[in-house]
Amino acid sequence: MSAASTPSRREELLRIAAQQFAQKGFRNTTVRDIADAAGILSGSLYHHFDSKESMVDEILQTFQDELFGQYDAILASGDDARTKLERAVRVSFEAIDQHPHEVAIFQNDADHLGSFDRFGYLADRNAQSRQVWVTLIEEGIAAGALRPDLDVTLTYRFIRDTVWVAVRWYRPGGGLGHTDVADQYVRILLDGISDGINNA
Amino acid sequence: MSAASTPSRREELLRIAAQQFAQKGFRNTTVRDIADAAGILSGSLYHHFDSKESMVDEILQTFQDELFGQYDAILASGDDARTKLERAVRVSFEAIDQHPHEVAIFQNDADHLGSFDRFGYLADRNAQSRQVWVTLIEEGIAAGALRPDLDVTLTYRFIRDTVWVAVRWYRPGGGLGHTDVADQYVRILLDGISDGINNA
DNA sequence: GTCTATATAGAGATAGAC
DNA sequence: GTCTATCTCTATATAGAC
Repeated sequence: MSAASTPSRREELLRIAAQQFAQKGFRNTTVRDIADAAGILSGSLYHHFDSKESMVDEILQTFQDELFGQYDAILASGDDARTKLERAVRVSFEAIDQHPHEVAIFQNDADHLGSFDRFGYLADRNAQSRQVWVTLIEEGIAAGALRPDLDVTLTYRFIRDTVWVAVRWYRPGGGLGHTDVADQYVRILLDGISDGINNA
Repeated sequence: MSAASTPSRREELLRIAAQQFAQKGFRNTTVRDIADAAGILSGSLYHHFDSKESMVDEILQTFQDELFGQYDAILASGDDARTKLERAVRVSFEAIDQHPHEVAIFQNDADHLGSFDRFGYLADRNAQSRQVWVTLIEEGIAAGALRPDLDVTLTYRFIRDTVWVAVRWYRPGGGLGHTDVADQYVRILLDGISDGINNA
């Protein structure tokens, strides 16, 4: 949105497109689907955007700029290692809550879109995300907050996947808030589901 | 395969189709893609199958019959609750190792395919899967093996998602075997990544 | 079992009127 | 800013020859 004011027609159309892309996938969403949902005809969309690709491009870039700004702030903060990791998990669940369509598009279509030159930045963001999590995990181990025997790469994948895949079932405004889900996920991630002490 | 013997032409074509579907998604895979990969022309595929849908249908049903047979065997076993849960996780990683294409298709296309009458069994299998995991978790809590304060539904989603989403990065025959991945995932799932005792 | 040829439908995108 | 009309390409699927 243009700084929290009334959304422009362009922003409104992007919002509608994002919903369609998230629901049916990028390739599986037709320009006519988007136009129908917006109450106009398909040709009219081309007054606002060059192509279907331009729409998803703008959707993803806007979202990722915001998300990675938050990760950077966490990395740059003076919090202890465990707090940083928790904050990163919480920020991610908040993103799922506030931008579920964008997260879903990234989860479902990034691989496919990434094969085009225009979307080369998706691979960059992917590498950047890996760097963020790996840094947090390594800081955690160094600080004695995380188990020293952890396989860092595997743990990174575990965290990344468990967090983002929640977009498949989490529904904003449902019974469970994103902070509740984050609480429980952080607890399982850090302490496990086992009862008693099993950290041999 | 027809019992472990030489695969028939039909089975060979299904294998090729599964790979294409897994790589590009069902809708995004053309019958020409499949025919090209098989070294024949698109029209020739229709000698073996009615439609693209019939291909994915046969792929998914064959896979799920096998997988759920294994879950049923675990549920019916006399193992203790924790062992059953571990076995279910391990069987799932083994499925990712041995049938990565089938798992990927189910992960990526089940939602979309499930909206057609013909694929109504996908929703049934989904409900059955939920039943398997929820049963194992509840048995684990009742037996004192799992924390009594767990949110069963959330824990079910957590386990289901973390296990199956690994199909996105796990590569059979790579450096890490499926049993290694399962070992580490079971450890994180049960005991967490935190160092020391935090099970307050 | 595969190929040639083609019917039919749906997709993204464009030009110009309103 | 939207509509009318349409171009072009690509997709699934079919019929009949080899």
